[in-house]
Amino acid sequence: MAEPNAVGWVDAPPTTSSRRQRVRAATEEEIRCTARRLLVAHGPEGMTLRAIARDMGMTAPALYRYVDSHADLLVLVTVDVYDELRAAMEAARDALPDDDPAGRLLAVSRAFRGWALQHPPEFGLVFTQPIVSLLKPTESELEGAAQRFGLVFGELFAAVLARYRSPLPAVAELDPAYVAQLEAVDADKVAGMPVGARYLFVTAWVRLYGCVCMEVFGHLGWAVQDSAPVFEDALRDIAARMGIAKQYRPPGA
Amino acid sequence: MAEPNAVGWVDAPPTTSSRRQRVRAATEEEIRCTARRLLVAHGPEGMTLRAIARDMGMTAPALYRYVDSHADLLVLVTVDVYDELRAAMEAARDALPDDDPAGRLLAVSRAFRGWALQHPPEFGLVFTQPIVSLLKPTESELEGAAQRFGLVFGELFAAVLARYRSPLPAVAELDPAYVAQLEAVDADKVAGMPVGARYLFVTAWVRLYGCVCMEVFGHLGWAVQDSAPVFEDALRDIAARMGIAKQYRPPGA
DNA sequence: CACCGACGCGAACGTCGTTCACTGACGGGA
DNA sequence: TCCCGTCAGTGAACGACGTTCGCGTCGGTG
Repeated sequence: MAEPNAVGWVDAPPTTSSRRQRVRAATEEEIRCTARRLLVAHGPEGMTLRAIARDMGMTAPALYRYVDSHADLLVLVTVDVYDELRAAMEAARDALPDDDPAGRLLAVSRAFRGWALQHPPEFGLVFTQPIVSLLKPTESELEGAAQRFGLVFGELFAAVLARYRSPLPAVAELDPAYVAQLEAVDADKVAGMPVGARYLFVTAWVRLYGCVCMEVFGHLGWAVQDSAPVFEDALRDIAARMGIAKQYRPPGA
Repeated sequence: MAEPNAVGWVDAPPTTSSRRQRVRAATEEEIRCTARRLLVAHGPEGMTLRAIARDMGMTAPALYRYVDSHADLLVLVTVDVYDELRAAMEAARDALPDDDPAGRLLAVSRAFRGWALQHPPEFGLVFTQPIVSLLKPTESELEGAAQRFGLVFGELFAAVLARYRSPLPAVAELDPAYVAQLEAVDADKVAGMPVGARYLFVTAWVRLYGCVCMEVFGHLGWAVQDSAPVFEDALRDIAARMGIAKQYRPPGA
């Protein structure tokens, strides 16, 4: 996003990008933003190529200069949503001091839940893809976005375990087949955690995800009307498993 | 499903239903079955009114004699899927003796997971509805199906807790707001369990659901290729929380 | 200046959900 | 027996969708 300088011009970008490339990039972004806006306004089925084009003062076929197909556009938007969710979580994290990883982990978890509850359509789009095993080139971008998102949790998780010297579960207690797979995970995907920590991380993430998923999709309505206590209970239990039960604080700081 | 008898006739049904009503009911069921088949064959977007009608040798507008709208049809199919899933779980339950509720609970849980992994489109249809808060009359039927489904778990859960006199969490330890809501749940929705048991039930169900959801949607691929150990670990932990850690048995019986 | 490639448009195809007027058959009452 | 009302089913149509194609029309390049 080049900002106009004092004279009102826009600084010339590095010569690597011509003017053509710049306006093209701008249009690409406008497409993604418009799609994103339609998603939040009218749900996933409102995100049609024709509606996006209409909103931009264009016609639908023109969008095919920028997007391979409608499915392709969904991937683009999914990546954007991933990044926005991650930004919200990072903001919650950075609002707390660096030397309080436990508090930060709680804040990030609550930010994840809060964002999901405030953006059900986007959450559904990102976390409920049926079988999108498309070999498309954009898929790697999606995986990248998912990994960046997961790392916000992962790094904090690792920081907490290290800071409080949390007792890790004995590897011998776990299913060897499970351990073998956890050992095979790329270290950069899991912030260099030892196997016991990776196990704790997967367990915790599954719990958070399951909890938020049920809340967003209204599958807890039969039991509770306000599902916040269910989430907080899961959070406290995760803290206990990480050996930082004392560091748990209720949402009100 | 009336079966032809030895003479080849079909026994006359109770006179309460006229011939017209019978063929209508048959058509209704054919519609649901065809929709169901298209769902498993071509995914949710293959479940088109026109495709269903085509498959039945009819035209799409004719379906409107039986269904209010396409959304209505989705609800009908969802109810069917709920019932089929429940049947699979009940079959797994009844394969074990009545006096082994712990074994039955494990079997039912695994049946739930197995069915979900074998039927991803149906699972997605049932457990991932965005905001279907339609006040339609069919909604009550959906809630009924969901409740019948949940009761398979709930009754077994209650049976296990009673059988093994499981220690329930102290109500004083829980968030009062949480407890109050759990107390307000209809007793028939929760098999008459005390509040501590209801809490355990919600916790366990959220874990199972989260685990299966992530497996079905492929959100565990970054960590493990075979996610069975993740599920079994959750199962074992649930058993431990129920005070029946000793009753846990790995899948191979 | 002339060229060429990128961009956007309009028209079109086939699909979808949905509505409408119409037809035909079936069944109960005279 | 006939007869009429109810209801299943049809074909045409509307608007919207994703997608393809051919045509103009610019802007940057030689």
